[in-house]
Amino acid sequence: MEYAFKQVESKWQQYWKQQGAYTSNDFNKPKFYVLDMFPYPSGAGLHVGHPLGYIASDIYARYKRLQGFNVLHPMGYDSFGLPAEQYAIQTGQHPAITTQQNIARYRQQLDMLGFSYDWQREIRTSEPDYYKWTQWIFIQLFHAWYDNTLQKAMPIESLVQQFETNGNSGINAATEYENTFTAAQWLAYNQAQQHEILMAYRLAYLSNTLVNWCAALGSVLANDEVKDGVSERGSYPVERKLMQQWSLRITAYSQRLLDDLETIDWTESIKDSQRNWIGRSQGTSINFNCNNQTITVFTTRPDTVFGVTYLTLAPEHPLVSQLTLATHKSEVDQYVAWAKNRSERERQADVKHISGVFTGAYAIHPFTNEPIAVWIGDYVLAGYGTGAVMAVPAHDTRDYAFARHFNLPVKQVIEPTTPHNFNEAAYDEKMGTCINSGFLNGLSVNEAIKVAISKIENEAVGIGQVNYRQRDAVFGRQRYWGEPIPVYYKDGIAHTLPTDALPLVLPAIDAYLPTEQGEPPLARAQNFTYNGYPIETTTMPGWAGSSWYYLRYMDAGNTQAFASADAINYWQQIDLYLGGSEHATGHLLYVRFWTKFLFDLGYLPFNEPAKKLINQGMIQGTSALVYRVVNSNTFVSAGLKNKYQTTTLHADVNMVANQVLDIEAFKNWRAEYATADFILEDGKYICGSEVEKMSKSKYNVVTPDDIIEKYGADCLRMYEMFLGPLEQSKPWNTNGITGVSGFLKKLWRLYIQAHNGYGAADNASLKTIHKTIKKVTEDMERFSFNTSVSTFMICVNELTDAKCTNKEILQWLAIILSPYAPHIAEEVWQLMGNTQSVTKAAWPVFNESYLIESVFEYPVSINGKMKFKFPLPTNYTSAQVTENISISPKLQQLLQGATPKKIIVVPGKIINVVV
RNA sequence: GCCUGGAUGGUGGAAUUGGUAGACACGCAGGACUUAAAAUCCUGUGACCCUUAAAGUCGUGCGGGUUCAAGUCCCGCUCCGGGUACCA
Repeated sequence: MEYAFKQVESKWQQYWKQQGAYTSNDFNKPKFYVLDMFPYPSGAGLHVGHPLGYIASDIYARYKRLQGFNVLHPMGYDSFGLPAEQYAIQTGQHPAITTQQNIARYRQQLDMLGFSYDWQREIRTSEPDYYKWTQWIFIQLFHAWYDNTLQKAMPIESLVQQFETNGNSGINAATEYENTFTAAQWLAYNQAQQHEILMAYRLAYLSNTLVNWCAALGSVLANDEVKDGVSERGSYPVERKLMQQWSLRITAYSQRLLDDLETIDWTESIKDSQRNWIGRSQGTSINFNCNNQTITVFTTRPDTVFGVTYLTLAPEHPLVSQLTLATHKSEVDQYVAWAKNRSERERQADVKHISGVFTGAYAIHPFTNEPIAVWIGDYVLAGYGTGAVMAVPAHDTRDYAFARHFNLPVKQVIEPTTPHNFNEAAYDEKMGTCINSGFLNGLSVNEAIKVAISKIENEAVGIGQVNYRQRDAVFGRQRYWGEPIPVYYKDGIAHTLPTDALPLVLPAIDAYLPTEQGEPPLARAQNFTYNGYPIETTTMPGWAGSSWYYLRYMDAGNTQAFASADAINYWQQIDLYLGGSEHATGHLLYVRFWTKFLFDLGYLPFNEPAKKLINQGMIQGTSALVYRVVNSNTFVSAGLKNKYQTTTLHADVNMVANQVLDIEAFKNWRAEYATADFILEDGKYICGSEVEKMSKSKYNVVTPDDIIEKYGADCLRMYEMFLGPLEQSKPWNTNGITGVSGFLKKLWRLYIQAHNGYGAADNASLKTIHKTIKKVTEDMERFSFNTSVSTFMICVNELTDAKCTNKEILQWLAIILSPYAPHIAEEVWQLMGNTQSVTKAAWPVFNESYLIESVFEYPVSINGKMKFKFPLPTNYTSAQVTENISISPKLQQLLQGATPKKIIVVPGKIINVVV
């Protein structure tokens, strides 16, 4: 009887659905939370690369269920986003409708794969029931400030109280507010002034900041949405623009986001990306007096303070206009105007080009009292540190390049540990001894840094401090298809909506474009007001909804809270989180930030979202190439193409198997190819291939639908795992799938054979199954799914050879196979007379006693080279092994009379004879 | 540039703690069954030397080293992928 995968797979998919086989509501069991990063439902549907992580997490979730855990394994949709809106602009169709259609398509594809999601917990970030709570969290952020002393977010009322009693002098907060005021002054401020001050402390705040403006998308973008000076989505140019924007004060959490990386089991590469993104650097500020103004610089190398030969300010630095001498004014103005108007892209593309201008002013060195020239240069960034640097060209590569370009002095203050030519490059190693450095002379770099900081602090010329590269996250988007920000404006002051007015539903508009005045699309909405006051018209960015979605799955239907305390206390953190590494500095930082914030407010008993994170590799496409002879309709096989002059064209990969083109399919593909001729090699047309990104235009997209149609879902699941280690990126290639398909057929025959009459267990089969259980269990624990597939193949090969018909053995095999190939496992499980689903079975425990061998075939090496095998009882001691091998005729023959210097025996492993 | 991950047969990959390199598959070659094909099954398959076999030699990107023993550890390189980039 042939294995009819189509019938069997749809039968069990229906069964699981009817039985609610994957609901996760048995709260008496221990919990386990396995989460996939949810997808953005694009119009293209899933290709074979998408399910890679989903299959792995599904296998693990099923494994944990069989081990007796109550497993939370949900799925949902990150359904706000740009593509649906761009489509809406073109067609006028509401993005909700296309989103709905795309979700239906995704769901159909996900169902085909036999995933064990608990669909009762499905969420969609664009549904008001969901984004109500995204808005609610925003409101909490608005009404909170960050206490640096407690290292914790606090309600804004506690800040107001302190202002009212003590002013702001004793407060150590994450804020850009720099002035101090007393309680009396605070009370004397009017409401608008108080609001303005508070805004500078809030964790969700409005401010005028330089943002990444993308004109083509009509919106601002966060730093992680800009790659190489262009937008990540669509690759449109991005420029810097000063705008009033909503931001989230993620920088308040920089240190905790950094420190807590030590507490989580994530890959080192993701942690490193986050560390670099946060970019902590410890250093000190130093004040330079300049015509009664103070220029404050930030440096991590105060040990080189005597090597300063000039200062450089960013073109946007506020003191530029005040410091510049009249004689230099026009030149400086010209430069500043030029630098400010350069787009981000120009700056990026032009990093090597050095530009700058002298202000004519001189500052006074705080220790030597020497005059120090003040320059302006666009290699100094306004947004980092103080926007000004002390240039030490001898020991900083950029300063060196600038000094060389403008012929400025280079003063060596560190004696290098290795020979160094200062005429060629800066010496920027943090190693060596201070020279020409006053009170620092003779100290090592590391000692000098400490001494310099304490001297700087004692003489009040600066203060030790820490800077982060990380910026606050811009939170407003000038777009329609996102969560409305629950804020209204009364007399120009921002107020949040009361939480009982949530959700603030996205209003209908007539066109999904900015208004004539350049306002965001929401400004088109009629009566978009709260009690008559206008509501904020920017919407939240794509990452808002995904920053807390893992919490909603715990209690998806809750109308009273984002999730109940009971649900949160039961489910706790994500135990295993699977997703792509491209989210390293975006989503994965934001979700950690929101988790810490909700923890600070007492809503969560944990401050990291996921204990363990695994990144699945990307699956690339393998394009199929055909070669058309120039000026003809003749195609030549890849091996012969060099004999002709050819044009390379893409053929649809779905017409190609093992590099061989299906010529009939190719002729039918396009009318122009219907009459094509082919020059074959060995009767076949062989295609060339190239690894590229999977995309429609390259005809290399392989959908799971096609594979499932041909081989079934179990086969696709196992084949994707069989391709190689989960974390590794690899090109998709259907070449090996027949191996997995053949395995499933062989497995099926094994069960059909046995069904004719079950028999007793033989020793060989017992050993096989226990060995398999052991290996598969170990592989599961280390997420090595590819090796498990091999193990199953070996198992089935061995059981087939042993003609095993033992029911118990075959049942064990069905159970351990069921996470990988759930449909066929259910079918054979039922065939063996089980009435309950295999998903309710228990993961078997292997019995070591079946694996014990009485004899071991020792590999015998001479000088480390394996020569022959020699069987000996496993219970022999090293001495007994040595004795037996010494007298073995085979060894004698190989040694040809020589006496071994030494015989090394590792019992149960190897014998090595040293001559 | 910096940070990361990687490089093993014709191909995907295995070797978990330093202990038989190439498991398991694909492909290829030969064979069985068949009028034929598909499906299925069997045999062989790292390279070199050789008519074959046996034996031997070489072999995990390159060059060194440690060790009785190195794909695995150490030092120095090359190439490929991912991230990041005037961050003072």
